[in-house]
Amino acid sequence: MNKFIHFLQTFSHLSQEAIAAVEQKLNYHSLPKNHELVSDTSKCNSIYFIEQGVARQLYYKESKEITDWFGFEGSVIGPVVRGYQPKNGPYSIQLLENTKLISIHFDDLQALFDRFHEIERVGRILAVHAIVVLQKRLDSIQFETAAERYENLLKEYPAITQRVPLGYIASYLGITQVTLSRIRADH
Amino acid sequence: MNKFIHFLQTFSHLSQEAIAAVEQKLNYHSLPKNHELVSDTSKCNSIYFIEQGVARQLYYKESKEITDWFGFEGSVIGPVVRGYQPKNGPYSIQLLENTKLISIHFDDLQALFDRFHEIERVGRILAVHAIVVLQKRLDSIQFETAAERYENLLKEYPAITQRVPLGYIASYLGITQVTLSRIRADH
DNA sequence: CGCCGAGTTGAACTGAATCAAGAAACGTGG
DNA sequence: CCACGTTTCTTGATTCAGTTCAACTCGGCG
Repeated sequence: MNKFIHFLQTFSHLSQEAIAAVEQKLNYHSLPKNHELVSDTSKCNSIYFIEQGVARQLYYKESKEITDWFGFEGSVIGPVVRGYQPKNGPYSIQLLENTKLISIHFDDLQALFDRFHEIERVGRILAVHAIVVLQKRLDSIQFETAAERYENLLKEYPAITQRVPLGYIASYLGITQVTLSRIRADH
Repeated sequence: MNKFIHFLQTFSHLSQEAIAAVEQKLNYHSLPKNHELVSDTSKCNSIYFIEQGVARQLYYKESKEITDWFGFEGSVIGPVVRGYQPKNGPYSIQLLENTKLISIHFDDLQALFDRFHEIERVGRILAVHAIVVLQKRLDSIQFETAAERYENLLKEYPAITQRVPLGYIASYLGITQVTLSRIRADH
């Protein structure tokens, strides 16, 4: 069974007809470590579901690299948010391991929203989930110390340190590499 | 013309039929300054559109009051986000002026989503807009100094200092009242 | 072998919090 | 309409988490 379809179904039930329509529009990719999935906002017009591997979304702020998001297996990555904010510089999505992805083009998604009320519903519920995730991240940046944020990240993704370089994790947590290194030293 | 319906239409077109169905479910309120609109998450099951006035959403974190959001005329306020996070303590919505509101109950909204694909669509687009707003706020907390955040808030709502006490603004910006006072002193 | 990126460690600095005490504004009752 | 108490705002001194700059270590790879 297609894992992406299964992922969508966890948000709201889909009919066989809707599932078949989605499946027709999916694209499958198997790409090597360090592949640059997207190199610029203007060119990115798909969302990606990660079947296997890790991807990292990043952008540049005053010529410094900011890691915005990690995508692990079973989650979605793509310019859902920053795509709407053109003032931000170009960003990209990099693969940190050999990765299997399933993508769907925005135009196809829009057409599916038009055709199927039930798919529009999944889209709405997904957006609300994203709101909750973002709100949690906002709270964590606003109220938790750097050490607490790191602890919580480890709770959620215990293997992250084996899969993602320290500097990327630090940037995701909104701190410098140096600070994260010190946090780890105080085991 | 109902301002709330007009607000919804800015996100996606609605048929006369859908508009009529929404209008049937709206409730109108005219409430005084300092009224406690909602006093606990568990009891709040509506979203509120502000026709006139200012409302403020807040919750308690370690017995300190956190101002989460301001609702000015033309915008929506309600437990859209924190309602999904029961671990947060009770929160409430207070009116900072005499305020005219239009509310709709979650159950009614859900029923409208079921009946009208086009309303579900407005719901999805609204959720995506909320994502963009939250992402901007996250960026501002993560990268801007307290002074920059205050500057930007003033740009967006020049009259806010006349309508909202300093302490609430500070809490919304994620800083203390003391710090905001100092920022203002350095004109 | 020597270089290079990733991570660690030290010293100095800074933005904002905290604690604490005043000053100004506000509202409620006499 | 004034007097008093309470809330709101300002200002000063101190502390702290995290940044910056810089030097150094370690492992891998051409």
